[in-house]
Amino acid sequence: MTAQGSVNINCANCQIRHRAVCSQCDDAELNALDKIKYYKSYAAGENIALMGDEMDFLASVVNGVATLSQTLEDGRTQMVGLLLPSDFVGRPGRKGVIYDIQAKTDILLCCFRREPFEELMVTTPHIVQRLLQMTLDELDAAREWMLVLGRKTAREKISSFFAIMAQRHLELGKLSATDAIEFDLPLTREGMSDFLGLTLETVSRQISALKKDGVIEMVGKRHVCVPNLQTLLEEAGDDSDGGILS
Amino acid sequence: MTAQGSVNINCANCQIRHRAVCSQCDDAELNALDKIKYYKSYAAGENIALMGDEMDFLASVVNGVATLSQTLEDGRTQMVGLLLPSDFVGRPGRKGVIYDIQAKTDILLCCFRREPFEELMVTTPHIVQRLLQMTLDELDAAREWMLVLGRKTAREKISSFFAIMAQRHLELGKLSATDAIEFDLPLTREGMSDFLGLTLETVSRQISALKKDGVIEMVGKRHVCVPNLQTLLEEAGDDSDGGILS
DNA sequence: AGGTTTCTTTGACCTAGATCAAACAAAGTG
DNA sequence: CACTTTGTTTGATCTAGGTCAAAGAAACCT
Repeated sequence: MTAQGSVNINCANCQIRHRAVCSQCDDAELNALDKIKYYKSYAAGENIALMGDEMDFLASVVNGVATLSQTLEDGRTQMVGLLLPSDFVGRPGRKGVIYDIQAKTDILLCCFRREPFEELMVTTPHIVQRLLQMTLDELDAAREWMLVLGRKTAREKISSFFAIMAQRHLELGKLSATDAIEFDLPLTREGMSDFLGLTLETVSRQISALKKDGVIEMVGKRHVCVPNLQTLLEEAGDDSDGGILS
Repeated sequence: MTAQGSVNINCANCQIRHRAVCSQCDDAELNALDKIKYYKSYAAGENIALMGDEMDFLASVVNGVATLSQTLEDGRTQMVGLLLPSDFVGRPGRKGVIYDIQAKTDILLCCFRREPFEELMVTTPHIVQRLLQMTLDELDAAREWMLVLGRKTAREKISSFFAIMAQRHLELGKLSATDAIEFDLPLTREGMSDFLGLTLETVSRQISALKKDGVIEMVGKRHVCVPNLQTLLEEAGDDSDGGILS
């Protein structure tokens, strides 16, 4: 199941070099990281770790998508994190995993052995500083998400999710904010329902409704086209002329 | 309105000395912090900062309770942070405030002037390291909260909130996990509804129901007594014999 | 190509919690 | 002390989204 054996990437031309934990590191520091790193890949659907496991590495997502989720005894589950390229996996200072971590697409991780990484954190301020920034960003994202979960309607939730995806694509590249934006959904309907605190049926119905109203277009079940981001943002309730375009 | 003028507290006998940002600092570092700090207090109900403001200090909550919240154009609001003693206020590296920060009780902040504090962060690893730990803890708490918002029933939400309050009281002291636990609610019914993504009427009804079922007892409207924490945890759905007692 | 399995859509119905409304309780004010 | 103001409780009703059910539609076998 576990794909791949011997990947190796040179930090210099790594896609996430300038966004990941290592982004503030100089050559020497990068070298130190290089000594303790290895690559590991997982197939779509595979569990990277389950709640209660001990994880002996920390990692950066190089490419692909993974999720963090929590489950209640009776099976209700809530996704609490969406890990995209450059995001950090695992918590320094705590081996025990408290979420289920699952690959949603084939995914490649740049793993750091825990012990030496935690030692580097003490001696290399650039790493801790970057990690702090990233954690603060994640905290902001989690809080945005709390607003979605606690107060938005089903339609607004779906729109918010699409808006996040669309904006992530803007950041990573090319297009200007006025172009149509296209992307593939990294999650199934059920995955989106876990993300948004809905049922998969409601997700499906709301997508149909947004499609009917021309807010989005779908090519197949996974490919989304957003003809007008502003319209989508209004549907999401965020907007009030473009606050969170960062 | 703004209460208090000249508080001064010696770090040595500060109540939050061993939990706040400064908890890992040695005497010299504490001294450096002391030079850039001042105390500021706010009355219950007063806004510490509003979304869009610039905040020229960062702070620790010394005592009292404040909240972070977000509001949609049409007035729906969601609380996204509950700031209790020792919690950190403000984001290093970003002046602009993106939440409303409001004192819910009279509150005392130990404020650090932003510029010199951010300089200290570069030169004093103990501060960044502690801040990272605290931020990671907050992120975990936010994720726990996301599960509550996304997947729990009204009764479970209220129970979860009471459980958080009860456990916070256990940590801060005295009692063993088998004793009855008593505490005052720092929030009104409306505050709790903003916290939990409910209406205040539903909050009131569920509190009445938990009272009727003997899960909690109320003295007046604000004072809660939890005769059996285990029972409460079961109502909250968390439980599965005491996972999150940290 | 036929047969699974997995994902998605749509329909019919139901319920938890929202909304609307009114009465009550406590605290502060002049 | 009557009189606001602010918070709380409880009731009656409504509805967004959940639940249950069934039929498509892809992808994956062998």
